Amino acid sequence: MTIEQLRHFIAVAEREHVTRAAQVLHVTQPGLSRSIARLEEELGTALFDRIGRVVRLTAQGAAFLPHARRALGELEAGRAAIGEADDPDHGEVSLAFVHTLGSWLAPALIGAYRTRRPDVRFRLGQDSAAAMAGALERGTFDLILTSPRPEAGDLGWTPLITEPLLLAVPPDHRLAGRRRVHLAEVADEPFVIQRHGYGLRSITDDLCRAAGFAPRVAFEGEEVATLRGLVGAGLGVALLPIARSAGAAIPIPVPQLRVADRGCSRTIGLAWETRRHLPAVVDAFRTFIATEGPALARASPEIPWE
Amino acid sequence: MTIEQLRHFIAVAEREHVTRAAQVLHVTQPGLSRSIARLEEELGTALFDRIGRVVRLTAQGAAFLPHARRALGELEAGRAAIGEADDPDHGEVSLAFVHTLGSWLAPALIGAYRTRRPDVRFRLGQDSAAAMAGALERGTFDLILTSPRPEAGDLGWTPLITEPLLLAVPPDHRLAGRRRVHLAEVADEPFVIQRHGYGLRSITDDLCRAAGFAPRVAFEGEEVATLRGLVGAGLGVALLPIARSAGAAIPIPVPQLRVADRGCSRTIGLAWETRRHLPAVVDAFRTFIATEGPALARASPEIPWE
DNA sequence: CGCGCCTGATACCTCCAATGCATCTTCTGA
DNA sequence: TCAGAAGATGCATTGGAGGTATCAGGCGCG
Repeated sequence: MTIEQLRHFIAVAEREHVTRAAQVLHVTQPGLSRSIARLEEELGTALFDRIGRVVRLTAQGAAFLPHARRALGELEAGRAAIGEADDPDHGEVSLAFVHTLGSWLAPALIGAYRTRRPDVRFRLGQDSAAAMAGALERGTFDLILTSPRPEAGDLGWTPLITEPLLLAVPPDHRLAGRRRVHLAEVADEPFVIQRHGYGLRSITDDLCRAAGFAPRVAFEGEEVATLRGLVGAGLGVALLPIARSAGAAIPIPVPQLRVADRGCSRTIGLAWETRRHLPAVVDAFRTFIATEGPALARASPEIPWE
Repeated sequence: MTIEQLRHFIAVAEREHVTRAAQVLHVTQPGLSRSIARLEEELGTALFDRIGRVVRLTAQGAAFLPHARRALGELEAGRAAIGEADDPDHGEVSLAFVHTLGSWLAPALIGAYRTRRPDVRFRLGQDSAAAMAGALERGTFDLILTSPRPEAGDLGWTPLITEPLLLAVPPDHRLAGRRRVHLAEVADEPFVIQRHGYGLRSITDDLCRAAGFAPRVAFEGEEVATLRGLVGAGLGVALLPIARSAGAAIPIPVPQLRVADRGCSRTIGLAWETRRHLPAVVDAFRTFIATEGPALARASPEIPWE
């Protein structure tokens, strides 16, 4: 497969016409026909249906087209990135974060940074904590916001904020009026919990083990807002961070109690691959987060529930 | 530039060693050296620093590397997509939606679909309504959830739900107790509103014009939750959809009043590019949304405010 | 109904550029 | 200071991409 072949394929697909595409590409029609034929042979499938004199994408061709476009787009973006490699004011920062941080921390950090360097673009991604480290390793993302600190090797780490995990209980729960609880007091209760691979899951498992029990799982979910809603609906209890929102304070009807057990908190931080050279844009953002991040994180609004 | 060159570049960058990379690639060391040199010449920059006998990425090389990886990744994904082109149970659906739908509609639709076809992957994107049509045209996304219906040509459209737009007012506002209001009653009030290019912005502008005034803008934002928070903080009034959440009902303290004016609503729908062949995965999802979507959208929980 | 044109495919040929082999140069460590 | 390791360079070879000429098939028009 050649990059030229990809260009050829895209041009023909866009026009559904070999001769006209050949004119635009400044190649001859037979050459273009051959080029397409070679690509089809390599991919092992017809990319175009030749029905009479019309040329139309097959299902396979249609499936391949967007990927071909994106591949060329990446190369174009790569060229652009080279030009901006040592300019901290332009270019793209790719930042991934765990789902729980999407609504408050990431917007707060990015928003604050944009006032300084408004031309920096961001490519964002969201996934589970387990997926984060892999994303760094594969080079899909430059930086990740995650919790707890990944154990994979050669990762740099800047802690941003340590926030308590509170025990969310249904409003009519026997403990709902309490100020502080011990985890052992809910050892027999059903838990609403994140799936394996998510940060809060491993933390919850560890804390419960330290308290002398394994949590009985009533429901496994992904989003914290969902889990909190399920607790509110009476399905069980959960260890969840304080409710926050990028916008404004919104009271929620799910009581969240302080937990007396030691270490009932999570530390959120920024991680990056130390073996990699970070482009100037990324490094400038990383430095900003390391210095200003903790203050910004603390300033993010918490949602009271009473 | 050749795809082989990209592979060569990545292999050398990963190992910081030409000879070992050459062994892995099954080419000779001189050939690989030349290949890298050609790539550097084409890109007009050194990708590696040759300090003594060690080979290390330059800032430019480091900036180019992730793009090269992603380009190859796209080609790999393209090959996979061809294999899955007529299998509705595997492959990837790329779906973008306007910010206002990220928290409830998109998760509801995807969640419902996953119970049917659990192996279908989703690539998601969020942006403004104005950016949506462009994303379809450029082929970046297969499907978009947006409102109002885009005017760009050759788009297919399935309306999913028409929801009223309510007038959000601060809790201590003179109209806060009212059941119904006319827009003209707030003609002189400051508005909190989305930026230009967002769906609610154009709808609000149009409705106010129909009511005989142009809204005085106190604040321009993006996220509806933010706007609602600002209204709650007393900065102005806003035309906003009913508060919803994927999780559970959370009462909010911002009164939202029914508006008597005709057409004070927005229709959310699914759009796609009709000129494109949609792969079987995408088409199956589209069909599902067209048939089941309206019911799922109506079932999405609304958040009461009182 | 058949002729001619439009469009894409095929045959053949040429030429360039990518790769391999042999060799040179340079840096490092003993 | 010398030997070995590692990357660069010169030269020859070859494979494949693309050009020219031509063929084949479908559709419109007389």
